[in-house]
Amino acid sequence: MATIRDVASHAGVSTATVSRVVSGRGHVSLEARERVLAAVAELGYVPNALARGLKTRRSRSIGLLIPELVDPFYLHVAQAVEDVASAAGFRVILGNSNASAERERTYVDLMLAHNVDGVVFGSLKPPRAAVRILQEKGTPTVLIDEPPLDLAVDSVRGDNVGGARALTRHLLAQGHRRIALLNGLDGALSVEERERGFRQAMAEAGAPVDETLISRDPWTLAAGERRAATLLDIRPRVTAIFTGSWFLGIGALRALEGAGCAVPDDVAVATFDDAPFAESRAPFLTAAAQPVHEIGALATRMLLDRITGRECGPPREEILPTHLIVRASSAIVSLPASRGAARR
Amino acid sequence: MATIRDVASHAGVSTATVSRVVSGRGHVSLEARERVLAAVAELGYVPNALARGLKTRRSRSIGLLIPELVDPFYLHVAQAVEDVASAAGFRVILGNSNASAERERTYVDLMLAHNVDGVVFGSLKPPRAAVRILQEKGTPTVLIDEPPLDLAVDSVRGDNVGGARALTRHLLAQGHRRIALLNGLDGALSVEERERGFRQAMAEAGAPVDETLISRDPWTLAAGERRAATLLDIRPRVTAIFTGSWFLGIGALRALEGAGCAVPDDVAVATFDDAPFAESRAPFLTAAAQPVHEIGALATRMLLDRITGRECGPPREEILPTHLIVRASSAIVSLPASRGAARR
DNA sequence: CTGTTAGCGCGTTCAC
DNA sequence: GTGAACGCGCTAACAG
Repeated sequence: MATIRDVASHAGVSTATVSRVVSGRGHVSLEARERVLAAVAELGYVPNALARGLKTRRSRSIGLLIPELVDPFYLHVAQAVEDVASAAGFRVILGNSNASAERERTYVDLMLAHNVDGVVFGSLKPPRAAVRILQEKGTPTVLIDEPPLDLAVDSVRGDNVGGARALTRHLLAQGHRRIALLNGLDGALSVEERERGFRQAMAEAGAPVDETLISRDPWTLAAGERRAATLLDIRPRVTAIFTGSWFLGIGALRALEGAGCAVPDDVAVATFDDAPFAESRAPFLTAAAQPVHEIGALATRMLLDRITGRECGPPREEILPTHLIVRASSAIVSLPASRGAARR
Repeated sequence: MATIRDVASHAGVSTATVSRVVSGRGHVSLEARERVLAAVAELGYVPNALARGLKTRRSRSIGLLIPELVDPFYLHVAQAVEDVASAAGFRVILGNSNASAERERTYVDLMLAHNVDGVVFGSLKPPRAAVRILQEKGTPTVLIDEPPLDLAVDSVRGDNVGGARALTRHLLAQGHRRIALLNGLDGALSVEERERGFRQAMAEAGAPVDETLISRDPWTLAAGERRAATLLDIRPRVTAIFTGSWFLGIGALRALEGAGCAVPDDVAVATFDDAPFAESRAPFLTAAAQPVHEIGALATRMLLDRITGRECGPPREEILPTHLIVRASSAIVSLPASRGAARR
């Protein structure tokens, strides 16, 4: 690993000159610059960002902290953050908090330890403690999907009230009056705001809100499925379900399918959030599913084993089995069979 | 930002003792340890990972370089990498290469600059140049979805040949003989292997392979849609399409829908790779779509403006409009008859 | 325009 | 068991 000193001696100049050439600050004679650049190329010199960060107290990296990467909402947020940050020459350190306040705290410490210049912070609960720490250290922070709290901090979110109202109005326009709201857990602003939008639209239409049809569950597919299943036992039965997140919506669809309810003929469904491939109305795809999680996990374990020296044999080439899942896109017959192939 | 010296003077010991306590190496008297820990807690001391990395030459962070985060395959790989790495106390630096070899190179340099201890490297083309650099620097690397190349390096991938064969056999078992293969671009091992599996299964069944039905396109939804649309003009028409990736599969479904083809009655579809919400057979979800990309991009821009000092006014609270998308889950009108019948 | 020097915050000898 | 001193690789301040 060539250092700035190697380059300097190679080019017959001082380290300061190399630094000036590499960082583009300060004036250097054309000739010296040439020699430095040649030495850089020859030695494959890459400036050590750690040392640079230690000196400049800026790391040109930002932290991205989100509750759940596979949630389509956060996935696309993450993609965009990475795009914009890398275009601006910033690295992104990824943190998946699993919606745990404790992990949020841990990650904030880790990111501070790495001297991140700022943090994009997505959370399902107002992350007061974590944000306060960031503030104390003077690290700029932008909150996603949460209000600025009592602390002064930037925030960005979608129009929850308006979106929920539009969705509810749409359902009302379809003639529905008995509408259930499957929402996320208490404490999240988005949850409150979506409920508010729902109630506003219902009130405007003079439709009664049956409080027993409003529920709060984690933003997960399983929770949506469970809740929707119990919901269907309530009489008179709902004619429409409004779900507060994409996973809840998919879960509800699954429950309806399990209960033999036609959608939208028996029960209509509408959800907050969209996913990139939600558009097709086609029956679902037969697939050869790769063990995606295992692939990532194994790769990382292998890497860590190399890093720690636990593994030092010849290179390994691991090939993991693929799993065939037959669905309606290719099999006219086997409707129930495909359900067995539940994913992890 | 408290440093090790602050803690040391606060606890009345030397920095070396603090270091020993914090890193857990070396023996320290119980009393000194207590005092140090108290000082750490009081000052909110977080060891500076940069300085530590500079000294130890290890950063406890790994790079994750993938072509496309929103691809369900890489998404789940990324999730798993983050899980495993963070459980082992390693940070993950995310890089989205957009399948560009140039960006891969850039990212490798960035990761080297950050002294990553290793790299999990997913690529759509053998990333020879980039891997060679990593090897030269002695940075452990694990390749995802590519073979070890001529360089000695670990690799992990799914069983492409076996999966493709199973998928093709399934289609053959459904009575299909005239099967198209919509595959990815040349040069990727996964593409070659999937084609090989396809050909093997066809040969075993004595089914002829029509070379005009085999195509190579980027792994994108748009490419899949375009290619499937032109494919449908070929006579005799195919009765089944095997797509090499999830996005190609969804694109094909969309083209079939556009052409008024019933799936699977007119044309069956089966794809490599699965996505987490592919399971439902229900009609698709009406949604209030948030501007996910804009949210992430705006948040990052706001953050960078704070970091660079371009913005120093009071906190901003941005709320972006939501977009209602009406689909079949709530609108009885727009269901093509052919489709509704396919469902029970 | 360029070189010398002094730390950034930490881990690590090597004395005590 | 503990502290003083050095250096990781780099940039910034100051000379020259």
